[in-house]
Amino acid sequence: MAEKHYDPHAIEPKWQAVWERDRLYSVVEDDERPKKYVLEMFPYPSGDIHMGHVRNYSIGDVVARYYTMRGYNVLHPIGWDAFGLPAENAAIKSGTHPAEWTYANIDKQAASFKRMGFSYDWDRIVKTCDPEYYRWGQWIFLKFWERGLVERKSSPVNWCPSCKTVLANEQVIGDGVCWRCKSVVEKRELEQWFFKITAYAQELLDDLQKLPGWPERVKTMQANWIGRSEGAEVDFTLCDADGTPTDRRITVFTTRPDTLFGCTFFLLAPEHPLVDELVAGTEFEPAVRSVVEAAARESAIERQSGEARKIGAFIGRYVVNPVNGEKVPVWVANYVLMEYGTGAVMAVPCGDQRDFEFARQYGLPIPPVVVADDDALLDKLRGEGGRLIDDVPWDAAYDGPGVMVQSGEFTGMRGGKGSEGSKAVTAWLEERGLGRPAVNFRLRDWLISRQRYWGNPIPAIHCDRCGLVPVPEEELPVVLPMDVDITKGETLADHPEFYRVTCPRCGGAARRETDTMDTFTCSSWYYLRYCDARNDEEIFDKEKAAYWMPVDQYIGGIEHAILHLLYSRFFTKVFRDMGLVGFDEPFTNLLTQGMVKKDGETMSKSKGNVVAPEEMIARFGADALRAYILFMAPPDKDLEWSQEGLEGIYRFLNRVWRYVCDVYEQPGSAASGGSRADALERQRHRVIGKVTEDVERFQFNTALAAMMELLNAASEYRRDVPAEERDGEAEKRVARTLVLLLAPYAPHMAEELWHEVLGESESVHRQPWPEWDPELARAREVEYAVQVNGKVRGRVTLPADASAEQVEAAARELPKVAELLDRGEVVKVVVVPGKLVSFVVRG
RNA sequence: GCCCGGGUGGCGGAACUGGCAGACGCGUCGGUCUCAAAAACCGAUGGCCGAAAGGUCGUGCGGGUUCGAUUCCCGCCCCGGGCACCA
Repeated sequence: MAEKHYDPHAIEPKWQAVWERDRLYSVVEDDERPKKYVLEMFPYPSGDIHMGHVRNYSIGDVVARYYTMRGYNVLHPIGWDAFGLPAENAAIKSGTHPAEWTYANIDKQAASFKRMGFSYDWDRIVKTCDPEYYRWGQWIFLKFWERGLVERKSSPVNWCPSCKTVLANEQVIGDGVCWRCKSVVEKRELEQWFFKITAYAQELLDDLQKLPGWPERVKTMQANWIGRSEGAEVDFTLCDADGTPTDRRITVFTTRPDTLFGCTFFLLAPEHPLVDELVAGTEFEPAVRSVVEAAARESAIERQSGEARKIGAFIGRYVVNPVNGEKVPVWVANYVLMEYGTGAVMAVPCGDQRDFEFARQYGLPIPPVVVADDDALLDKLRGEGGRLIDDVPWDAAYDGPGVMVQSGEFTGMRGGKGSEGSKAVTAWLEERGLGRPAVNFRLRDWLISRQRYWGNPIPAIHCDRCGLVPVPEEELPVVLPMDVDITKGETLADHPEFYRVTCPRCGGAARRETDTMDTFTCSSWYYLRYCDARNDEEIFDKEKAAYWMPVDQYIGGIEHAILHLLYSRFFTKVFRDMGLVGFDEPFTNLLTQGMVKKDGETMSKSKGNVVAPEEMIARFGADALRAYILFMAPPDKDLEWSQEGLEGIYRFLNRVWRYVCDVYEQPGSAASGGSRADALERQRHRVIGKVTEDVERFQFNTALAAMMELLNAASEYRRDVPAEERDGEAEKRVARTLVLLLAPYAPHMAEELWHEVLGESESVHRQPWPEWDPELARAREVEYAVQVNGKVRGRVTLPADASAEQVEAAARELPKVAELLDRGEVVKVVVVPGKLVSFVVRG
């Protein structure tokens, strides 16, 4: 018989050892049972675990344990996203090698996860810094290369001066700062490696519709990030210095071809190569130069703040507007982005706020071409195809739908985004070879090279004769050398033993690529590796992946709404096209958990408000900590840490413990227990139903509340009814139910009670989920609220199957109600079955 | 500026599909036990008026629909997040 006293510090290590010895959570493919793949985003081995980890992995653990009890074959793996900059920073600070620091932290975190009692299949562990793992990342790189998805190109890239490396666009967040260190990033023109994620832009957007199990807000963020725009490309003819049209064309992208007649100037980005070419040696050069230089000096913040002053200069050339043959001046302007579209823009000041401001600033004409239906200008311009008016009495551009005016043969048509007029103008241009329908995306290619040491080496070789040469597949992995002294600021580029190679193609002297891959490449496919983690023949066995994938439930932080989740979707689609997997999307359902806060702020060392999970385990045990973090709030909301709340849950676990022990030591003795025992049994069924429903919609807080209610009711029954009148079997059913329902939340305590008090021999975590009968759960009697003119004036208790007439009659008999009804005329009676009666009285 | 979330007691949070607002927990107050304290147990606990019965107000603010609104509609305010010169 168990100790009467609940002692988490004795039972938790005991069961952790048993589970590990029995490999309780190790799984293999099994066609007899339906599978569930429950996955939490794997951690970065930063050191001690924090409350965010506790929350993330507790949620996943409850889900995994629940589905196991429901009879599913559940895959629930863990691993470490182990490459990355903090290891290098730690190395510089303390002199330990990044590898040493990383592996020590992994061991530390793994020990903490075991102390938390998480049900991981430890046989499938993955560490991305192991050559056995990263070699497949290199293999992926080669396969992407074969498929034309790898590109090395020069472009303006984001440079983090603090991390001393380039960053992908997704990794520049907020006001132009680095996602990791929050430093302001700089723009640099560099030659870098890219993955061509834009080749999948349309599909990444379309397939969001295949994800009903994802939060709307994540899908919206991704859709905005991809940023699809529909419109047209329009070719403008460049004139020579004398104003004579040449045969050179400059193409622009526009979403508003219907406004082409309102184009009164033409803009080039400061970085546009034509600027230099066209202006060199002319009288316009000094003014243009100063604009270009001013633009280059603008920081990311200034440029993105929207308040940056618009500046520009005429470059002395003209282009011909294809739709009306008009010559319009070409300007350089700082608000035109080289990275979007073609780096050239047709300016329509009446319809675009930026162009409007620019025109006003430099005194350029603003002829209206699309006017709102209620605009006074319409009276004057309706049906006017020519240019009657050259300015507008507006103080802002109008970009809404309206009537086309001063637009030649298109005058009178509906204008606006995607309008009839837009389509007509595009068709007209296409017939004459001057334009065509086009789609543009905001999404850019994924810059994957990093100028850092602690990462996966890019398997490529630079040969003076052969150019860029992939490392042959059979030479993988390109092993990251361990003898790089990071404390001296060394990288692979300082390591001749690493980069001096012979070219695999011509055998001549060549130089190995010394950049490493973005760590997000490591985390874009780890969920597939879990399906077959120990395979050293191939990336994973297709059959095994086909069995487990896709991930049925993915759980992680909202901060990856774009980054990791977009990259993983991209990898999955490429893998599908390679024939490795047979599905489009890796994560069927996604749960984004909220942050754990203290005093309204995120916990951080610098704020000194960190609550260490290990300390809480030491005081109250892992079970209490797990249950508490789930009880505090629904998982997707931020939660506020409070020590007192944890003590409350600890008390609850103690009460469960005592109740179960008491019931099994001294059960009631009556053969059948009468109405109170019936009511208790009814509640037991109801609570099982409630807890089941709540786990499935991730309302762990209300599931625990329901268990508390059951315990409260059972305790009152025990307190109020003497032993000889109590139904001992009913009490034992409640105790057993509580143990089973609590097993996913407090796995150690449940296991201890299951074995030592209930006397069972098989693990509680292998038991079927308790069954319930909705029929038995239904109440026999219902209390009706009786309202008169919307206010509750009395209550009646009636059998659950009472008819509306019976309910109304009973309500009318209440003295207070009768009195109120007598005061006037009853004009309406509403009976809501099982809930209330409402009388409407006039008079 | 645009797009998403969210505003409910002293606190964390409940409330199915429009049906008794505040489940459950914390805290607080009172009590039992104790020489005392802790623990445990019992009871009270949205505001205001009232000795009580009861009344009345109350889910960010202002309107509306309805017998009935935390829930639906319109207009605002505040907080959090995302995007932001994307043509």
